[in-house]
Amino acid sequence: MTNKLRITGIPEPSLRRYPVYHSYLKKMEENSIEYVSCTKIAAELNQLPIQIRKDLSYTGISGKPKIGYEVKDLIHHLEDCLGWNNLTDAVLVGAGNLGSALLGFEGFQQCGLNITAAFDIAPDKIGKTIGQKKVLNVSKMPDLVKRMKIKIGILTVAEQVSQETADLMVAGGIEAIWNFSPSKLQVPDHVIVQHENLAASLAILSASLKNKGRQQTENLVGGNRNDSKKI
Amino acid sequence: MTNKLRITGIPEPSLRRYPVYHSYLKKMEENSIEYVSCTKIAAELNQLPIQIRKDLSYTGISGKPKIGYEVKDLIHHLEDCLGWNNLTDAVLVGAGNLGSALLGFEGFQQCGLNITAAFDIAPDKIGKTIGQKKVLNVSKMPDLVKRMKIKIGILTVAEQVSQETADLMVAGGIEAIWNFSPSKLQVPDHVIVQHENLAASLAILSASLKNKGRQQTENLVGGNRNDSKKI
DNA sequence: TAGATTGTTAATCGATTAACAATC
DNA sequence: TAGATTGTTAATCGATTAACAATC
Repeated sequence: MTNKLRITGIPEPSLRRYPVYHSYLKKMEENSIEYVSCTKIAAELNQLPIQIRKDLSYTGISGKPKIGYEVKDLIHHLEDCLGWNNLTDAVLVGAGNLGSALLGFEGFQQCGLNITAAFDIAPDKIGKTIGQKKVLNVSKMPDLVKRMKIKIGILTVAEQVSQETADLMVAGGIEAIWNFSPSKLQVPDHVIVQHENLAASLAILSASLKNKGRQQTENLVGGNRNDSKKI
Repeated sequence: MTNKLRITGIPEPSLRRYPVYHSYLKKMEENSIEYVSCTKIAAELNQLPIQIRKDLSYTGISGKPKIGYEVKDLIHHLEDCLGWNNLTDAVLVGAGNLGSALLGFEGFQQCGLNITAAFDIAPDKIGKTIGQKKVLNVSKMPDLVKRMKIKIGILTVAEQVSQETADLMVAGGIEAIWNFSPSKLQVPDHVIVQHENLAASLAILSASLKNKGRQQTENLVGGNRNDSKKI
């Protein structure tokens, strides 16, 4: 088994495709399918087999010529690379509409993410239960984070308070912030920020619409190289 | 003025960065700043000047050596490429938490997007007003879309009904669907689908956290080439 | 065995970055 | 004028795709 690439790191574009493979393989697993080939996956997801094979090779998996990969094994390898093999606890701050949507989204379980608690500052939200999670006063967040050694913070507060909320998260020892606010955050170097950027997505959509013609844009999967990315 | 690149198309990575430039320039405009150089923008956004210059060159803008670009002119050129210079009408289907969050988000105005109406199937939502938009019965959507020649549909329904909702949109003549549901949509070739993929984002976050070390991941801006993209 | 598929090395392609002349 | 900045062409880098030997 070659896992030299596990050491050097996996290209970001490949990593972004992993969840699609993962969800497809999970469905196969449910249907008790034991083996799958790159050819099969590629046909199903409208990709080139070689890209699937390359992507999967980064996980260090080894398959059987003529047969393919063991579905369970492949899932395990993908989850290993993604850090999805164990549930990681997270907190969410900002129980507004967006926060509530995320709290209610059950798909996160599949992605190894477990939102343990939600926080807000508004008295009318504190005490409520959203998506089976209690909403607590945000003032209790840093302490709880510290006590439970929670590493991931999901930021769904209003733009005006996003920086101070991030500061609170950092104070509690949060190591990675999933930022759904439109603002750029200032955080120490050791804190990872993943910025969810709707405007960038909309840019692609509206530019494509304006130059309507050729292809269907697709963030992730879908789109061979032939579907040019120039818009 | 060279606009050969306006014809051939703009690379997707550049387009994704345009909204960040746009919002920064809008702030400058508010502060009555007339000119700006790539050096200045780069310093502010933590990018390389050459990348800014390259990106901006695709818009066909022409600047003045030693002075830079006229802010208003640059905004106009960016908006032109993005199709943000006029408000484009859109409808939103699915007035749940996520839909409500989007209905309430005022930033879309800056991005040339005007959500004219929202739709849902739940009786308790129909008739409500969310973010100053009336929620109507989804059965009225195709007709309204057709009558108002609306091109953009925002899909925020539950996974189970995403395909049928997309079908309704297509039936009404929608040309581009911004898909916030987790499912891949089957649509005719002439319909653009922009799939918002949270799992892909989470993949980067969790993989980075797992291999914690070097860099701060950032979807868009932030991150010179030196901050390796391998995770 | 024949043939499909893996695994790996090489070729291609496009985005990023560098270099530098032109310009005000 | 001197120097900062644009505009453009070239170099680099990394992801995607192709080619092909190994294998079951």
